[in-house]
Amino acid sequence: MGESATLRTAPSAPRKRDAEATRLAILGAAKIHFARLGYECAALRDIATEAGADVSLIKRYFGGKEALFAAALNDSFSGNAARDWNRETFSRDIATMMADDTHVDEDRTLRFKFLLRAATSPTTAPLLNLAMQERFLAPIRDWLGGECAPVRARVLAAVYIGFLVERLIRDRPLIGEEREVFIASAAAALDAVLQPAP
Amino acid sequence: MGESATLRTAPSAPRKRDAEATRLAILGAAKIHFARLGYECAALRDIATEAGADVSLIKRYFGGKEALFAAALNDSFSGNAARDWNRETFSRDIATMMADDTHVDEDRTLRFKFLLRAATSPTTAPLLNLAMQERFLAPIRDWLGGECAPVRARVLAAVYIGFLVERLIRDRPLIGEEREVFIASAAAALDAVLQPAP
DNA sequence: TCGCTATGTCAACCGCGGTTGACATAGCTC
DNA sequence: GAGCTATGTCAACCGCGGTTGACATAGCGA
Repeated sequence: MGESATLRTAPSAPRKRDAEATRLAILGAAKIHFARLGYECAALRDIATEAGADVSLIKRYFGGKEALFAAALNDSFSGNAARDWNRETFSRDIATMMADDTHVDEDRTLRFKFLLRAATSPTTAPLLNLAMQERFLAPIRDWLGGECAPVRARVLAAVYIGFLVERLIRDRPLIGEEREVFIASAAAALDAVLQPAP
Repeated sequence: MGESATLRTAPSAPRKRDAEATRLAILGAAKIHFARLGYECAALRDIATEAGADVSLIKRYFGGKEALFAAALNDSFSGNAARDWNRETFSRDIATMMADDTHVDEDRTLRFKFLLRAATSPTTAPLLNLAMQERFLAPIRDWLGGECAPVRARVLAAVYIGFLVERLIRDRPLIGEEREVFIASAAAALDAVLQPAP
Protein backbone atom coordinates (compact mmCIF):
# COMPACT_ATOMS: atom_id res chain seq x y z
CA MET A 1 0.00 0.00 0.00
CA GLY A 2 1.45 3.28 -0.99
CA GLU A 3 -0.39 5.12 1.71
CA SER A 4 0.71 8.38 3.24
CA ALA A 5 2.97 9.35 0.38
CA THR A 6 1.65 12.81 1.03
CA LEU A 7 2.25 12.61 4.75
CA ARG A 8 5.90 11.76 4.81
CA THR A 9 6.92 15.36 4.76
CA ALA A 10 5.68 15.81 8.29
CA PRO A 11 8.78 16.04 10.50
CA SER A 12 10.88 18.53 8.58
CA ALA A 13 8.21 20.59 6.89
CA PRO A 14 4.82 20.57 8.62
CA ARG A 15 2.00 20.41 6.15
CA LYS A 16 0.43 23.67 5.22
CA ARG A 17 -2.87 24.33 6.88
CA ASP A 18 -5.38 22.60 4.70
CA ALA A 19 -8.51 21.19 6.25
CA GLU A 20 -9.47 19.05 3.28
CA ALA A 21 -6.02 17.47 3.00
CA THR A 22 -5.99 16.68 6.71
CA ARG A 23 -9.45 15.22 6.51
CA LEU A 24 -8.39 12.96 3.68
CA ALA A 25 -5.20 11.92 5.43
CA ILE A 26 -7.21 10.93 8.49
CA LEU A 27 -9.73 9.10 6.37
CA GLY A 28 -7.00 7.16 4.59
CA ALA A 29 -5.28 6.18 7.80
CA ALA A 30 -8.62 5.20 9.29
CA LYS A 31 -9.44 2.86 6.43
CA ILE A 32 -6.16 1.05 6.85
CA HIS A 33 -6.32 0.78 10.61
CA PHE A 34 -9.94 -0.31 10.72
CA ALA A 35 -9.27 -2.92 8.08
CA ARG A 36 -6.21 -4.28 9.86
CA LEU A 37 -7.42 -4.20 13.45
CA GLY A 38 -11.17 -3.96 13.41
CA TYR A 39 -13.31 -1.30 14.99
CA GLU A 40 -12.53 -1.84 18.65
CA CYS A 41 -8.80 -2.43 18.38
CA ALA A 42 -8.10 0.52 16.13
CA ALA A 43 -7.12 3.51 18.27
CA LEU A 44 -7.97 7.05 17.24
CA ARG A 45 -4.62 8.25 18.54
CA ASP A 46 -2.79 5.86 16.23
CA ILE A 47 -4.91 6.85 13.27
CA ALA A 48 -4.29 10.51 13.94
CA THR A 49 -0.57 9.95 14.39
CA GLU A 50 -0.27 8.09 11.13
CA ALA A 51 -2.17 10.85 9.40
CA GLY A 52 0.20 13.39 10.90
CA ALA A 53 -2.68 15.03 12.68
CA ASP A 54 -4.02 15.40 16.19
CA VAL A 55 -6.70 13.26 17.79
CA SER A 56 -8.97 16.15 18.46
CA LEU A 57 -9.20 16.90 14.75
CA ILE A 58 -11.02 13.64 14.32
CA LYS A 59 -13.78 14.97 16.49
CA ARG A 60 -13.80 18.26 14.64
CA TYR A 61 -13.88 16.79 11.15
CA PHE A 62 -15.90 13.65 11.71
CA GLY A 63 -17.61 13.90 15.06
CA GLY A 64 -16.36 10.77 16.76
CA LYS A 65 -15.10 7.26 16.30
CA GLU A 66 -18.31 5.76 15.00
CA ALA A 67 -18.81 8.61 12.57
CA LEU A 68 -15.25 8.23 11.35
CA PHE A 69 -15.84 4.56 10.83
CA ALA A 70 -19.01 5.25 8.91
CA ALA A 71 -17.17 7.74 6.71
CA ALA A 72 -14.38 5.25 6.05
CA LEU A 73 -16.90 2.56 5.28
CA ASN A 74 -18.72 4.80 2.87
CA ASP A 75 -15.50 5.77 1.20
CA SER A 76 -14.46 2.14 0.90
CA PHE A 77 -17.59 1.34 -1.00
CA SER A 78 -17.35 4.24 -3.39
CA GLY A 79 -14.95 2.53 -5.78
CA ASN A 80 -17.08 -0.55 -6.05
CA ALA A 81 -20.17 0.87 -7.55
CA ALA A 82 -22.59 -0.11 -10.24
CA ARG A 83 -20.33 -1.89 -12.61
CA ASP A 84 -22.46 -3.17 -15.42
CA TRP A 85 -22.09 -6.87 -15.66
CA ASN A 86 -23.03 -8.86 -18.68
CA ARG A 87 -26.03 -10.85 -17.66
CA GLU A 88 -25.04 -13.79 -19.79
CA THR A 89 -21.55 -14.23 -18.45
CA PHE A 90 -22.06 -12.80 -14.98
CA SER A 91 -21.82 -16.02 -13.00
CA ARG A 92 -18.80 -17.34 -14.81
CA ASP A 93 -17.04 -13.99 -14.65
CA ILE A 94 -17.50 -13.75 -10.91
CA ALA A 95 -16.57 -17.37 -10.38
CA THR A 96 -13.40 -16.96 -12.42
CA MET A 97 -12.49 -13.85 -10.53
CA MET A 98 -12.90 -15.74 -7.27
CA ALA A 99 -10.90 -18.69 -8.49
CA ASP A 100 -7.86 -16.74 -9.54
CA ASP A 101 -5.30 -15.38 -7.21
CA THR A 102 -6.09 -12.35 -5.18
CA HIS A 103 -2.74 -10.73 -4.67
CA VAL A 104 -3.17 -8.80 -7.85
CA ASP A 105 -5.60 -6.51 -6.18
CA GLU A 106 -4.32 -5.67 -2.75
CA ASP A 107 -6.61 -2.70 -2.43
CA ARG A 108 -9.67 -4.77 -3.03
CA THR A 109 -8.53 -7.27 -0.44
CA LEU A 110 -7.98 -4.57 2.14
CA ARG A 111 -11.40 -3.21 1.42
CA PHE A 112 -12.92 -6.55 2.02
CA LYS A 113 -11.08 -7.17 5.24
CA PHE A 114 -12.62 -3.91 6.28
CA LEU A 115 -16.07 -5.29 5.57
CA LEU A 116 -15.51 -8.57 7.31
CA ARG A 117 -14.19 -6.92 10.43
CA ALA A 118 -17.12 -4.55 10.37
CA ALA A 119 -19.52 -7.44 10.09
CA THR A 120 -18.20 -9.18 13.16
CA SER A 121 -18.19 -6.24 15.53
CA PRO A 122 -21.45 -5.61 17.36
CA THR A 123 -20.89 -1.87 17.29
CA THR A 124 -20.42 -1.62 13.56
CA ALA A 125 -22.71 -4.33 12.27
CA PRO A 126 -25.66 -1.92 12.04
CA LEU A 127 -23.53 0.63 10.22
CA LEU A 128 -22.36 -1.98 7.79
CA ASN A 129 -25.89 -3.07 7.19
CA LEU A 130 -26.86 0.45 6.32
CA ALA A 131 -23.94 0.90 3.95
CA MET A 132 -24.62 -2.49 2.42
CA GLN A 133 -28.18 -1.52 1.72
CA GLU A 134 -27.30 1.69 -0.04
CA ARG A 135 -24.07 0.88 -1.78
CA PHE A 136 -24.20 -2.81 -2.45
CA LEU A 137 -27.65 -4.29 -2.12
CA ALA A 138 -29.46 -1.51 -3.93
CA PRO A 139 -27.43 -1.76 -7.13
CA ILE A 140 -27.74 -5.53 -7.17
CA ARG A 141 -31.45 -5.25 -6.57
CA ASP A 142 -31.92 -2.84 -9.44
CA TRP A 143 -29.74 -4.98 -11.63
CA LEU A 144 -31.71 -8.08 -10.76
CA GLY A 145 -35.07 -6.46 -11.18
CA GLY A 146 -38.23 -8.49 -11.16
CA GLU A 147 -40.51 -9.69 -8.41
CA CYS A 148 -38.64 -10.41 -5.22
CA ALA A 149 -35.48 -8.52 -6.11
CA PRO A 150 -34.69 -7.27 -2.59
CA VAL A 151 -34.50 -10.68 -0.97
CA ARG A 152 -32.77 -12.28 -3.90
CA ALA A 153 -30.22 -9.49 -3.78
CA ARG A 154 -29.56 -10.45 -0.17
CA VAL A 155 -28.92 -14.02 -1.13
CA LEU A 156 -26.72 -13.06 -4.04
CA ALA A 157 -24.72 -10.71 -1.85
CA ALA A 158 -24.37 -13.43 0.76
CA VAL A 159 -22.97 -15.91 -1.73
CA TYR A 160 -20.63 -13.29 -3.11
CA ILE A 161 -19.35 -12.44 0.35
CA GLY A 162 -18.84 -16.11 1.07
CA PHE A 163 -16.61 -16.46 -1.96
CA LEU A 164 -14.66 -13.42 -0.89
CA VAL A 165 -14.06 -14.90 2.53
CA GLU A 166 -12.97 -18.16 1.03
CA ARG A 167 -10.55 -16.45 -1.25
CA LEU A 168 -9.23 -14.42 1.62
CA ILE A 169 -8.32 -17.46 3.69
CA ARG A 170 -7.30 -19.69 0.77
CA ASP A 171 -3.81 -20.91 1.36
CA ARG A 172 -2.69 -21.83 -2.14
CA PRO A 173 -3.77 -20.95 -5.68
CA LEU A 174 -6.22 -23.21 -7.48
CA ILE A 175 -4.71 -24.87 -10.51
CA GLY A 176 -5.69 -27.18 -13.34
CA GLU A 177 -8.78 -29.27 -12.93
CA GLU A 178 -9.22 -28.05 -9.40
CA ARG A 179 -9.68 -24.54 -10.68
CA GLU A 180 -12.12 -25.69 -13.35
CA VAL A 181 -14.28 -27.50 -10.82
CA PHE A 182 -14.24 -24.50 -8.54
CA ILE A 183 -15.38 -22.20 -11.30
CA ALA A 184 -18.08 -24.60 -12.41
CA SER A 185 -19.46 -25.07 -8.90
CA ALA A 186 -19.32 -21.42 -8.00
CA ALA A 187 -20.93 -20.36 -11.25
CA ALA A 188 -23.66 -22.93 -10.71
CA ALA A 189 -24.39 -21.51 -7.29
CA LEU A 190 -24.61 -17.98 -8.63
CA ASP A 191 -26.76 -19.07 -11.54
CA ALA A 192 -29.14 -20.76 -9.19
CA VAL A 193 -29.71 -17.48 -7.35
CA LEU A 194 -30.09 -15.57 -10.58
CA GLN A 195 -33.01 -17.68 -11.70
CA PRO A 196 -36.30 -16.03 -10.78
CA ALA A 197 -37.99 -17.70 -7.86
CA PRO A 198 -40.36 -20.48 -8.90
CA MET B 1 -32.52 -16.77 26.24
CA GLY B 2 -32.76 -19.92 28.25
CA GLU B 3 -29.16 -20.07 29.28
CA SER B 4 -28.00 -20.29 32.86
CA ALA B 5 -30.93 -22.29 34.05
CA THR B 6 -28.59 -23.53 36.72
CA LEU B 7 -27.58 -20.05 37.79
CA ARG B 8 -30.96 -18.54 38.45
CA THR B 9 -30.99 -19.68 42.05
CA ALA B 10 -28.37 -17.10 42.93
CA PRO B 11 -30.19 -14.37 44.90
CA SER B 12 -32.20 -16.38 47.38
CA ALA B 13 -30.01 -19.43 47.80
CA PRO B 14 -26.34 -18.87 47.09
CA ARG B 15 -24.72 -21.84 45.44
CA LYS B 16 -22.85 -24.16 47.68
CA ARG B 17 -19.11 -23.71 47.56
CA ASP B 18 -18.03 -25.83 44.66
CA ALA B 19 -14.98 -24.86 42.70
CA GLU B 20 -15.68 -27.12 39.76
CA ALA B 21 -19.28 -25.97 39.38
CA THR B 22 -18.20 -22.33 39.46
CA ARG B 23 -15.49 -23.00 36.92
CA LEU B 24 -18.01 -24.59 34.60
CA ALA B 25 -20.51 -21.78 35.06
CA ILE B 26 -17.86 -19.25 34.14
CA LEU B 27 -16.79 -21.31 31.16
CA GLY B 28 -20.35 -21.57 29.90
CA ALA B 29 -21.00 -17.88 30.25
CA ALA B 30 -17.70 -17.14 28.56
CA LYS B 31 -18.56 -19.25 25.52
CA ILE B 32 -21.81 -17.39 25.05
CA HIS B 33 -20.38 -13.93 25.56
CA PHE B 34 -17.36 -14.48 23.37
CA ALA B 35 -19.56 -15.85 20.61
CA ARG B 36 -22.00 -12.96 20.82
CA LEU B 37 -19.63 -10.06 21.25
CA GLY B 38 -16.21 -11.20 20.16
CA TYR B 39 -13.06 -11.23 22.21
CA GLU B 40 -12.59 -7.52 22.78
CA CYS B 41 -16.20 -6.57 23.47
CA ALA B 42 -16.89 -9.35 25.92
CA ALA B 43 -16.31 -8.05 29.43
CA LEU B 44 -15.04 -10.31 32.19
CA ARG B 45 -17.30 -8.60 34.70
CA ASP B 46 -20.35 -9.45 32.61
CA ILE B 47 -19.24 -13.02 32.18
CA ALA B 48 -18.66 -13.39 35.90
CA THR B 49 -21.99 -11.79 36.73
CA GLU B 50 -23.88 -14.08 34.43
CA ALA B 51 -22.11 -17.04 35.95
CA GLY B 52 -23.10 -15.81 39.40
CA ALA B 53 -19.47 -15.50 40.33
CA ASP B 54 -16.94 -12.78 40.98
CA VAL B 55 -14.48 -11.38 38.46
CA SER B 56 -11.50 -12.28 40.52
CA LEU B 57 -12.40 -15.94 40.33
CA ILE B 58 -11.68 -15.82 36.63
CA LYS B 59 -8.11 -15.00 37.40
CA ARG B 60 -7.94 -17.69 40.01
CA TYR B 61 -9.45 -20.44 37.90
CA PHE B 62 -8.20 -19.50 34.45
CA GLY B 63 -5.42 -16.98 34.82
CA GLY B 64 -6.73 -14.14 32.70
CA LYS B 65 -8.87 -13.15 29.77
CA GLU B 66 -6.81 -14.74 27.05
CA ALA B 67 -6.50 -17.95 28.99
CA LEU B 68 -10.24 -17.99 29.56
CA PHE B 69 -10.78 -17.54 25.86
CA ALA B 70 -8.46 -20.41 25.07
CA ALA B 71 -10.29 -22.61 27.54
CA ALA B 72 -13.65 -21.68 26.05
CA LEU B 73 -12.37 -22.40 22.59
CA ASN B 74 -11.04 -25.74 23.63
CA ASP B 75 -14.29 -26.62 25.31
CA SER B 76 -16.26 -25.58 22.25
CA PHE B 77 -14.36 -28.06 20.19
CA SER B 78 -14.51 -30.91 22.63
CA GLY B 79 -18.19 -31.61 22.05
CA ASN B 80 -17.94 -32.50 18.40
CA ALA B 81 -21.00 -31.92 16.32
CA ALA B 82 -20.33 -34.52 13.66
CA ARG B 83 -23.94 -34.12 12.82
CA ASP B 84 -25.10 -36.23 9.94
CA TRP B 85 -27.23 -34.23 7.62
CA ASN B 86 -29.91 -35.81 5.54
CA ARG B 87 -28.64 -35.56 2.01
CA GLU B 88 -32.14 -35.10 0.65
CA THR B 89 -33.17 -32.19 2.82
CA PHE B 90 -29.74 -30.71 3.44
CA SER B 91 -30.10 -27.61 1.32
CA ARG B 92 -33.50 -26.67 2.58
CA ASP B 93 -32.55 -27.35 6.17
CA ILE B 94 -29.54 -25.08 5.95
CA ALA B 95 -31.46 -22.42 4.06
CA THR B 96 -34.23 -22.45 6.64
CA MET B 97 -31.73 -22.26 9.45
CA MET B 98 -30.18 -19.21 7.81
CA ALA B 99 -33.54 -17.56 7.25
CA ASP B 100 -34.65 -17.83 10.86
CA ASP B 101 -32.99 -16.20 13.80
CA THR B 102 -34.45 -18.53 16.33
CA HIS B 103 -31.65 -20.98 15.86
CA VAL B 104 -29.09 -18.44 16.84
CA ASP B 105 -28.28 -20.10 20.10
CA GLU B 106 -28.14 -23.53 18.69
CA ASP B 107 -24.84 -25.11 19.54
CA ARG B 108 -23.48 -25.41 16.07
CA THR B 109 -24.25 -21.85 15.12
CA LEU B 110 -22.98 -20.46 18.36
CA ARG B 111 -19.76 -22.35 17.93
CA PHE B 112 -19.28 -21.02 14.47
CA LYS B 113 -19.99 -17.47 15.47
CA PHE B 114 -17.37 -18.04 18.07
CA LEU B 115 -14.91 -18.98 15.37
CA LEU B 116 -15.83 -16.24 12.98
CA ARG B 117 -15.56 -13.56 15.61
CA ALA B 118 -12.33 -14.98 16.88
CA ALA B 119 -10.88 -15.16 13.40
CA THR B 120 -11.45 -11.48 12.86
CA SER B 121 -9.90 -10.36 16.10
CA PRO B 122 -6.23 -9.57 15.79
CA THR B 123 -5.58 -10.95 19.24
CA THR B 124 -6.85 -14.41 18.49
CA ALA B 125 -6.70 -14.66 14.73
CA PRO B 126 -3.59 -16.67 13.99
CA LEU B 127 -4.63 -19.94 15.58
CA LEU B 128 -8.13 -19.79 14.37
CA ASN B 129 -7.88 -19.49 10.65
CA LEU B 130 -6.18 -22.81 10.81
CA ALA B 131 -8.67 -24.29 13.22
CA MET B 132 -11.48 -23.29 10.92
CA GLN B 133 -10.04 -25.33 8.10
CA GLU B 134 -9.50 -28.35 10.30
CA ARG B 135 -12.84 -28.29 11.98
CA PHE B 136 -15.00 -27.08 9.17
CA LEU B 137 -13.54 -27.80 5.77
CA ALA B 138 -12.36 -31.32 6.51
CA PRO B 139 -15.73 -32.68 7.68
CA ILE B 140 -17.53 -31.18 4.72
CA ARG B 141 -15.02 -32.74 2.38
CA ASP B 142 -15.52 -36.16 3.88
CA TRP B 143 -19.27 -35.75 3.85
CA LEU B 144 -19.29 -34.78 0.19
CA GLY B 145 -16.99 -37.55 -0.92
CA GLY B 146 -16.46 -38.37 -4.56
CA GLU B 147 -14.06 -37.09 -7.13
CA CYS B 148 -13.39 -33.43 -6.59
CA ALA B 149 -14.62 -33.35 -3.01
CA PRO B 150 -11.91 -31.01 -1.69
CA VAL B 151 -12.67 -28.19 -4.10
CA ARG B 152 -16.39 -28.60 -3.91
CA ALA B 153 -16.12 -28.54 -0.12
CA ARG B 154 -14.42 -25.18 -0.50
CA VAL B 155 -17.26 -23.82 -2.55
CA LEU B 156 -19.90 -25.23 -0.24
CA ALA B 157 -18.14 -23.84 2.79
CA ALA B 158 -17.85 -20.48 1.06
CA VAL B 159 -21.56 -20.28 0.36
CA TYR B 160 -22.34 -21.40 3.88
CA ILE B 161 -20.07 -18.79 5.37
CA GLY B 162 -21.64 -16.15 3.19
CA PHE B 163 -25.08 -16.94 4.53
CA LEU B 164 -23.71 -16.92 8.03
CA VAL B 165 -22.22 -13.48 7.62
CA GLU B 166 -25.40 -12.21 6.05
CA ARG B 167 -27.41 -13.42 8.98
CA LEU B 168 -24.87 -11.94 11.33
CA ILE B 169 -25.47 -8.46 9.93
CA ARG B 170 -29.13 -8.80 9.15
CA ASP B 171 -31.10 -6.11 10.94
CA ARG B 172 -34.61 -7.49 10.94
CA PRO B 173 -36.17 -10.94 10.71
CA LEU B 174 -37.36 -12.22 7.36
CA ILE B 175 -41.07 -12.75 7.31
CA GLY B 176 -43.77 -14.03 5.04
CA GLU B 177 -43.06 -14.30 1.36
CA GLU B 178 -39.70 -12.66 1.86
CA ARG B 179 -38.64 -15.55 4.00
CA GLU B 180 -39.96 -18.07 1.51
CA VAL B 181 -38.05 -16.53 -1.37
CA PHE B 182 -34.91 -16.38 0.72
CA ILE B 183 -35.14 -20.04 1.58
CA ALA B 184 -35.86 -21.00 -2.00
CA SER B 185 -32.95 -19.01 -3.41
CA ALA B 186 -30.49 -20.11 -0.77
CA ALA B 187 -31.49 -23.73 -1.11
CA ALA B 188 -31.11 -23.48 -4.87
CA ALA B 189 -27.59 -22.15 -4.47
CA LEU B 190 -26.64 -24.96 -2.12
CA ASP B 191 -28.23 -27.57 -4.34
CA ALA B 192 -26.26 -26.31 -7.27
CA VAL B 193 -23.03 -26.91 -5.42
CA LEU B 194 -24.14 -30.34 -4.26
CA GLN B 195 -24.58 -31.56 -7.80
CA PRO B 196 -21.47 -33.39 -9.02
CA ALA B 197 -19.50 -31.32 -11.47
CA PRO B 198 -20.63 -31.88 -15.07
C1' DT C 1 -0.98 46.58 9.76
C1' DC C 2 -4.78 44.67 12.47
C1' DG C 3 -7.65 41.66 13.71
C1' DC C 4 -10.68 37.43 12.73
C1' DT C 5 -11.34 32.81 11.75
C1' DA C 6 -10.10 28.51 10.37
C1' DT C 7 -6.77 25.20 11.50
C1' DG C 8 -3.80 22.87 14.56
C1' DT C 9 -1.85 21.71 19.51
C1' DC C 10 -2.06 20.48 24.15
C1' DA C 11 -3.49 18.66 28.43
C1' DA C 12 -6.88 17.03 31.12
C1' DC C 13 -11.05 14.39 31.99
C1' DC C 14 -13.51 10.25 32.56
C1' DG C 15 -15.41 5.70 32.19
C1' DC C 16 -14.42 1.07 30.97
C1' DG C 17 -12.38 -3.01 32.11
C1' DG C 18 -8.48 -6.29 33.21
C1' DT C 19 -5.81 -7.10 37.10
C1' DT C 20 -4.57 -7.47 41.87
C1' DG C 21 -4.38 -8.25 46.83
C1' DA C 22 -6.59 -7.91 51.19
C1' DC C 23 -10.26 -9.74 53.63
C1' DA C 24 -14.52 -12.87 54.96
C1' DT C 25 -16.39 -17.29 55.59
C1' DA C 26 -17.91 -22.05 54.64
C1' DG C 27 -16.72 -26.61 55.34
C1' DC C 28 -13.61 -29.89 56.63
C1' DT C 29 -10.13 -32.26 59.93
C1' DC C 30 -8.66 -33.17 64.36
C1' DG D 1 -15.04 -26.42 69.37
C1' DA D 2 -10.28 -24.80 67.21
C1' DG D 3 -7.89 -24.09 63.43
C1' DC D 4 -6.87 -24.54 58.56
C1' DT D 5 -7.73 -24.17 53.70
C1' DA D 6 -10.36 -23.79 49.86
C1' DT D 7 -13.79 -20.83 48.12
C1' DG D 8 -15.98 -16.54 47.57
C1' DT D 9 -16.33 -11.14 48.24
C1' DC D 10 -14.85 -6.52 48.00
C1' DA D 11 -12.51 -2.47 46.80
C1' DA D 12 -8.86 -0.40 44.73
C1' DC D 13 -5.41 0.13 41.13
C1' DC D 14 -3.99 1.29 36.63
C1' DG D 15 -3.52 1.88 31.77
C1' DC D 16 -6.01 2.49 27.60
C1' DG D 17 -8.49 5.33 24.81
C1' DG D 18 -12.53 8.33 23.39
C1' DT D 19 -13.91 12.82 24.41
C1' DT D 20 -13.59 17.62 25.55
C1' DG D 21 -12.36 22.45 25.96
C1' DA D 22 -8.87 25.80 26.47
C1' DC D 23 -5.23 27.72 24.04
C1' DA D 24 -1.76 28.86 19.98
C1' DT D 25 -1.06 30.44 15.38
C1' DA D 26 -1.17 30.62 10.36
C1' DG D 27 -3.36 32.74 6.68
C1' DC D 28 -6.39 35.86 4.89
C1' DG D 29 -9.45 39.92 4.28
C1' DA D 30 -10.28 44.71 5.55
